[in-house]
Parts: sequence; structure tokens; C-alpha cells
Amino acid sequence: MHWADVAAQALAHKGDTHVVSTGITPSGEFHIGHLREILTGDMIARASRNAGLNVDFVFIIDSADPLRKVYEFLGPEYEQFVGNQLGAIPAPKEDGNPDWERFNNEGWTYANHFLEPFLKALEEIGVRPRLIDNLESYRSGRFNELSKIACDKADEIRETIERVSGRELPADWFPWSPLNSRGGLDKVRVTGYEYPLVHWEDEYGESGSSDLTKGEGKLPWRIDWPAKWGWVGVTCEAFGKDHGAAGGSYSTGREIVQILGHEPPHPLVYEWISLKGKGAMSSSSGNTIGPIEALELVPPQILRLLIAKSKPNKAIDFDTGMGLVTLADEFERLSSRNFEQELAQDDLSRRQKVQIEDAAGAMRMAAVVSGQDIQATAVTFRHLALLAQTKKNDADVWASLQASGAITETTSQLQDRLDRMRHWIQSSHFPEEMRINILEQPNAKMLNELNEVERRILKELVESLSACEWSSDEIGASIPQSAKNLDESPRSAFKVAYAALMGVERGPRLAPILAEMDKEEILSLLKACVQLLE
RNA sequence: GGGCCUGUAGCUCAGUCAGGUAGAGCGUCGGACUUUUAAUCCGAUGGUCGCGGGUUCGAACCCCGUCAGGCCCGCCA
Repeated sequence: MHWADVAAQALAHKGDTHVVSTGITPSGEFHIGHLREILTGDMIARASRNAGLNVDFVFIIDSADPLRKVYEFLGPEYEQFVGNQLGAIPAPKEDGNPDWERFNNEGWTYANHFLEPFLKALEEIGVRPRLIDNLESYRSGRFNELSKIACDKADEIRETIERVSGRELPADWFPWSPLNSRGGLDKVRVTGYEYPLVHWEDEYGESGSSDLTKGEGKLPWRIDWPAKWGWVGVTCEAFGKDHGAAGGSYSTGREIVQILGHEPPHPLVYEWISLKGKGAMSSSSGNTIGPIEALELVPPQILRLLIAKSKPNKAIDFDTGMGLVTLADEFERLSSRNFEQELAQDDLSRRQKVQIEDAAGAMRMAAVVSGQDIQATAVTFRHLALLAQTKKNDADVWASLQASGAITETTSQLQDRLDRMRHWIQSSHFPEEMRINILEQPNAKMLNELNEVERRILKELVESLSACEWSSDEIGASIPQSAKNLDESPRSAFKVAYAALMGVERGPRLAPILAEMDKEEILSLLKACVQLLE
């Protein structure tokens, strides 16, 4: 059974109506690590609906969280906002400094700025959660009731956090962080509590009272989270392994939520996604791939497959080079399989059966529209990469595919894929080994390995290519002909051609590539090869 | 120091919950295709299941220990 179906089954045991929740702090650019958070939730929700459950899938935007520091991508003017809530401060402009104009005129905030492109990507990926703005929820009083309980039972909550996390809280700790005189959540101390007011004193010498029914502050994270579970009615949440450790925020949260009078949600811990060879994803170090950027390279189904095929507790090493080719080709293979037919065989071992079911489940989760079958395109990424590099315009790509019988007509799906492929080829992520490289200078090492017969074929090749008309068909006929002229296998002519032109043993179909190149350049390269051997 | 997760074929992983002859894909190698889609098809290759104990008729799986990597236990997702 696919992991999402396993989670759905666990939920089904508890009831038939569920709220699956996800949450992210919009503190900077979103990356595909964040995608795992939201896709894990999406897949659980989808699997649960497939299992006949009634599911509300929500994405809580943690806009009430404070700006922690002036990140590298921010200008120095942000110093004044450190500690202030992300949904209450201006977005950065191009130069990194605050865009006061949009903030004042449209209320365009820091949180909006980073959230918007992510939401766009989500739409393309087929994720449509109900959005909940956390700051707005505080301001509109959604947290009232639970904030009151938290403050009333401050001692009990303190005891829980200290016992479960094993750390000691400061003497003036209080389960409500009031906003200070400058709108920040730090540099402030709670001095008293009389519902609904929390009295405070800040390091700027000011003091005041925070009305917890009006969102003049927020619950600290370890209480904020369970309080959300409470008022939203969350029954299932997937979260990163940082929260999942013993003593982490889930283990305190599951107790605190009960103090608040609710039940903890079914947890699912997921691992991080790192970038191949570059370590963990991190927005601040620039070591990041955004969902938007990833979508420029591969279609959304493949991005979904990346998450779907790995169990949540497995770390994913995202590779935008050859790994992406392998992933994409795997996607093609999977989409052309008929899982029902495979499962109908009766001599399957338990192991084989599990494997087929998991593959089928992963593909169900990879579909952008739930329930929609994924059509095989019959064109592998490798092949398309080849065509995209050798054919300048799209029409020629389609003509080639039709000629080879791979496709009968061009679909929007294929066009879409070709567009992304061209993007990928132009990007720095495209792997060198996939790039078609015609040599500029002869590769002596490869040439020296040619035997006598092959060297004669090389000369013959120069002759026949000089004589031929410079078209794909003619070149395609001339290469094997040069070997046939010497009563040798056509295969050996290709070996010679690859060695001379690309310095490799095997390669992509040569004729269309050569046809796109200058005849004289190719001939002079071949002649140089002949010379080198003499 | 305490805890959680991970460790299985060259690579990515499944299989661990319900113990029953070590699996898949990729890669590699070989063959086929008398003009090659780095294609396709066929075949082969490949593992002291991190290590050491224990329980059991039987352990990758359960128990104890141990090593390695990651993470958490700092009002930070």
C-alpha cells in the first residue's frame, strides 16, 4: 500500500471527517523543501478522499511569526522590523529595502510577497488548499478562546513544556507574546495578566497592555501550533523531522492541545530535501531551488512523483542534472504500465505485489488532477533532450517523432514538455553528459584506438560525406555506406564517426545533428582526424 | 547527556508494523536489430541486509548492545 493510503487508513479508523493541515512561515523564498510539506499533506488528503473520507485540506500561512533577522536578501532598512510579524511589515523591493508604497496603498506585506509565487506554483501542481492566514486569524479573534485557556493555565503549560522538552523556562515566561511599543514580539516582558489583557514592559522603556482577543500579540510557537489544531479542528498533520523529535514541538503540542480541550492530530514526520552535492536546502545561503524554477524544468507530475515515490521518512537528494533525467524516464516507464493487469497475475509473490501497488499508488498521487489517468507520451526525456538540441524549431521535432512512429499527433502535453525541455537545456542544471558536443579538435586518444579497418573506414567516410548532399537523410545513408563500401558492418562506421566527431564510443543519432551543422566544418574535422593518424 | 530517524546489489530504494528460500528499477556486461531514438528487445551479472550478541525450528524483520550519518531537546518552520 502506498504511504498516503496507509495514512488514510489510519484516519479512517478514527472517523470519516477530517482536516488535514499544513503550515509554512513565509520568511523568505519558498523552495522545494516546502513543497514536500504541502504535497505530503495534499497526498494524504487525496488518499483519504479516495478512501471515501470527507476531508478539508488547509494550508496555514504563518504570517504572525516574526522576522528573525535581516536576511542576506534584505536591505539594511529591515533592521527596524526584526521581531515584527511577517504579515504586518512591508515587502522588499528589488533593492531589498521595504516597499512602503505598496504596503500603504494595497496592504502588500512581506508575507504576501513570498507567498504569491508559491501559490501560483501550487496551482500548477494541482494543490488547492483552503488558505488560512494566521495573523488574520489572531486579529479576527479565532484564537480568543484557546488563548484564554492557555493564559489561565499558564502553570500547567509551563510544566508540560519543561517536563517534555527537558528545558527550563525563564521565570517571567508567559504563554502569550505581546507586541511591544514598536510592534515587535521580542525585547518585551510580561508583567501581569487580567483577561483579556496581558500587561507588558519593553526594553524601550515603554509599557502597555495587549488584548489577546484582538491579536495584539500571539501565542509562542509551542502553544500556537496546538491552538491552531484546536480551533481549526486539525485531525492530521505532516511536519518536518525537526518538529518530530522527542521533546520537540509535536511532543509538547500533543499534550498542550489536550490542556486546551482538544485531541492531537495524527502525525506524520517527513525528512528534508537536499540538493544533490550541495547539502540541505537553505534560502539564506542561496542553496535553493524554488518550485517555480523546478517547474520550468519538469512538468508538475514529475515533481509530484518525486515526493510521492519516496516514503516521507526518507531523505530526498534532489538532483537537477542526471537525476532528473532518470526521474523523468522513470515517470515515462511508470505511466506506460498497466498496473491492474499486472496485479491480476496470480503467481505474484507478496513482495512483487507490494511493489506494483506502491508504484500504482505513486502514480495516482503524481497526477495533477486527482483521479485523472496519466497518459504515457511514448517520448523519453532523453530522446526529447536530443531532439530539442538538434532541431531548432518545434515543428521539426514533431516531424521527427511522427516519422519514427513514436507519436501520431502533437498534444499540448508534448508541447508543454518540449517548452520545459528547452528551458532546461539553456539552464545551468542541464547535465553536461546530455549535451551534444561536436569536437573542435580531433581526439587523439580515441582515434589511436581505431584498428586498421576502422582507419580505412574513416577515409572512406570523408569521401562519402564530401560527396553527399547535406541533408539528414543523405548523411544518414552515407555513414553506413562508407563501411559497406569496404564490406564492413555498418555498425563500425558509426563507431568511427563517433570517435572522430565526438570522441566517444556511442552517441545519439548522428545524421540530424550533422545536418544542423556546417558541412565544411565537419569535413575539416574529419580530415584533421585522418591526418592525425598518418 | 537524553531522544527520534536512517543504514539492504555499483546507485536509488522496496521488503521490517503481522518472522517463513534476499527483491525492483537504474547501472554494468553480453546478444539481437544487415542506416543508431545514448532507442528498443532478450539474456546475464550483482548483497557478510552497518557490526556483535540473544530469542526462535526459522531473523533483514523481534530483543539487547554497538558503530556511522542526520535531526531535535536554544521563546525558530
